[in-house]
Amino acid sequence: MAIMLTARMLSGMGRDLLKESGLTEAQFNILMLLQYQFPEGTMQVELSKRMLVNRANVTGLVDRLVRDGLVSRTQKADNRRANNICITPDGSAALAKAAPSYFEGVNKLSGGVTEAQQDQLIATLLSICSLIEKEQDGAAG
Amino acid sequence: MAIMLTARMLSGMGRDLLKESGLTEAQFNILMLLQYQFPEGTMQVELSKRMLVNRANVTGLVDRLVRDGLVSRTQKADNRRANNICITPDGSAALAKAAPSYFEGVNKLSGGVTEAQQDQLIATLLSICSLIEKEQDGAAG
DNA sequence: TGTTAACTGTTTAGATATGAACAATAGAGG
DNA sequence: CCTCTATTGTTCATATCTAAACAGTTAACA
Repeated sequence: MAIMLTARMLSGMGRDLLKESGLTEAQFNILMLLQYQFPEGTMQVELSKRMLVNRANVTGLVDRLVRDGLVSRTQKADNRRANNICITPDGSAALAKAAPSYFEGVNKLSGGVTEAQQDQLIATLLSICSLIEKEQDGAAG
Repeated sequence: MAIMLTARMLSGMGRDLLKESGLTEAQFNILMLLQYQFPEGTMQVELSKRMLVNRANVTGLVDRLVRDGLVSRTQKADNRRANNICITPDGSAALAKAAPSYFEGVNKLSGGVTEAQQDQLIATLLSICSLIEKEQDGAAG
């Protein structure tokens, strides 16, 4: 499927664009989420839903980010099951350093595709996503 | 990026569709390549190029497929560096067993998107791929 | 209240993936 | 022939990812 191959190429490009910063794509995505969607922090399970990855995976991702000092992990007071994951100043700094070249690269792509094409692309992809969701619900029920 | 998320959803769907067969997506892709593109076998490096993955990764993928008896690995007579990877009868059988339900699921998606949308989607994705290639060449040169 | 179900995170085992370094082989040009 | 370079596959360390099983916590509800 062309979507998978394109995604793989985009992933390779993302890796290149982030190489200098020392961040991986997954780390960059988590930091972006924490910086702009959850400035007060959020649960790991929320990150896993946003990134469409397994809960177990987020444990390891956060482990490494905590090790590198880019996020903090604290137990939530109102729910002793849950952790609150919050970006640290070091994490914000790393993100600020990595983001410009990343988005510069992404914008080069946007410039090569017309607005109409982009809109059409996103619409088609969203409809594919909803079809997948329906199929999964059908298989579950 | 919507492309990445859609690819992740497609990947999850592919896993579900292949779950019963015991094959992973990467294994399925290799078997498809060997069955239909390289019935006489091919080098590992060729597989890595087709799948857009690292050479080192193919070593492990082929290791596991050989372990499971689905492909054979023999040294090529005309190039002692290279291996010839060939699908086995067991591999063909595993593929024949996995493919119908896989493509049935994929076709359900195709049915939900018009032909025109599909053509437009693929055209846009291909143009994005060529843009990525250009950017990589630019960075390299 | 007590039981059952759902939720949250972790652990384990294993597959997939990269990049760097390495050995062996092949090819090109002198 | 000899040297330099490119190719091919492997190994190592590490990151990402899943599925399954588990423990602890919370919520629902009879």
